[in-house]
Amino acid sequence: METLDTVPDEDFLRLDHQICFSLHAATRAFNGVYREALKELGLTYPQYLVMLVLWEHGELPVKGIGERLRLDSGTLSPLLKRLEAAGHVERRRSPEDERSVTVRLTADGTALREKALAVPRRIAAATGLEVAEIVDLRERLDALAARLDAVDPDDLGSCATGA
Amino acid sequence: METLDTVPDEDFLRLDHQICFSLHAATRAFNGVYREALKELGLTYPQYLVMLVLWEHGELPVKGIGERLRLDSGTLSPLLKRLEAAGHVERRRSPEDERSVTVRLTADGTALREKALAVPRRIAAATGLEVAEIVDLRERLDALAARLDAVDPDDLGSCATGA
DNA sequence: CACTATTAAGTTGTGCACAACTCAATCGCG
DNA sequence: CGCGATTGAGTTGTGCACAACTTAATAGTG
Repeated sequence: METLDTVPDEDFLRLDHQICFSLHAATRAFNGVYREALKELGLTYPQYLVMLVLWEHGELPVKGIGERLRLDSGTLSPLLKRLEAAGHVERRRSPEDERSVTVRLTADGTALREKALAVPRRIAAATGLEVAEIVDLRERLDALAARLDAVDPDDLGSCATGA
Repeated sequence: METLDTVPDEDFLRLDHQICFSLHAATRAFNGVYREALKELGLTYPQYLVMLVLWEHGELPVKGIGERLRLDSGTLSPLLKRLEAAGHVERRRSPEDERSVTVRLTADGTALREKALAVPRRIAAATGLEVAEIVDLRERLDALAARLDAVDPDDLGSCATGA
């Protein structure tokens, strides 16, 4: 089997070009298709991800949403404000812990779920993949992300110097 | 085999949640690792992608870069200005066609390639994947992106209404 | 109890993605 | 040739991602 060590630096840079680009392109292609499909719902793709989490849990603190989507408050705060302005969610300080803000679906936000049900099936159909393939791809991506998340930053700092 | 039609809407929304999130998370995990590795080069991940293209072609019009990375001038113009300010590239109007701007590597930008050679190998090692797996994943992502890019927007517009 | 450390959310600043637009250069057709 | 259509860059505005920071509330320790 061809291992990493047998590939020269030059080819590696080309390979890197390709995998970087592929992941980047696939994400943006997904984004583009979702953008179109979600237009009628008045949601962006990240807003849709937040709504998916809320449809599953009904009510969550900002922190809980952030943990599930790996987004920090710097991203979520303005996004949630926009969802609130659109009437999809309510935000209120938790009585038990005044630091925490609970995000809850409004009737409007709950109703939006019905409209959203048709979206993923169309998208999946557009990919031309079977359920098993989708699940497989998902598992590979999750494994990849887990590996990358576990990387010690100190192991990469010296990349640039080739040390 | 389980086909798309046998999965109820409810499960589909959950499945969607997962594949959306997985792709999103994998991209951001990749971004995070690259951000760290590229810090010493003074490049962001998208800037690195542009440099990869330039290292391969030496000199390209803005349009050529955009075609290869599927980015428009709205994204590239400011990004290229920053690369120019950093001294990595030069931009000049093409003499043959005054509309076109040619982007060319400076000596500094060319030299940066040597430093960059070590980066992808480290990243690949961090993923824990063999070359064959990387290539396979890349092919799947490319196929997925191609499928999604080919989707007719009109086929998605009616998603929301379930028509 | 007082005081420090930690935690949750929000703010600010930078950079990317993309839609919609402007402007100038070029093309192409009558 | 003249003139409308197209093309290539660039600008503007919105939204997301993330680092660094602020603020207020809570937890933990002596």
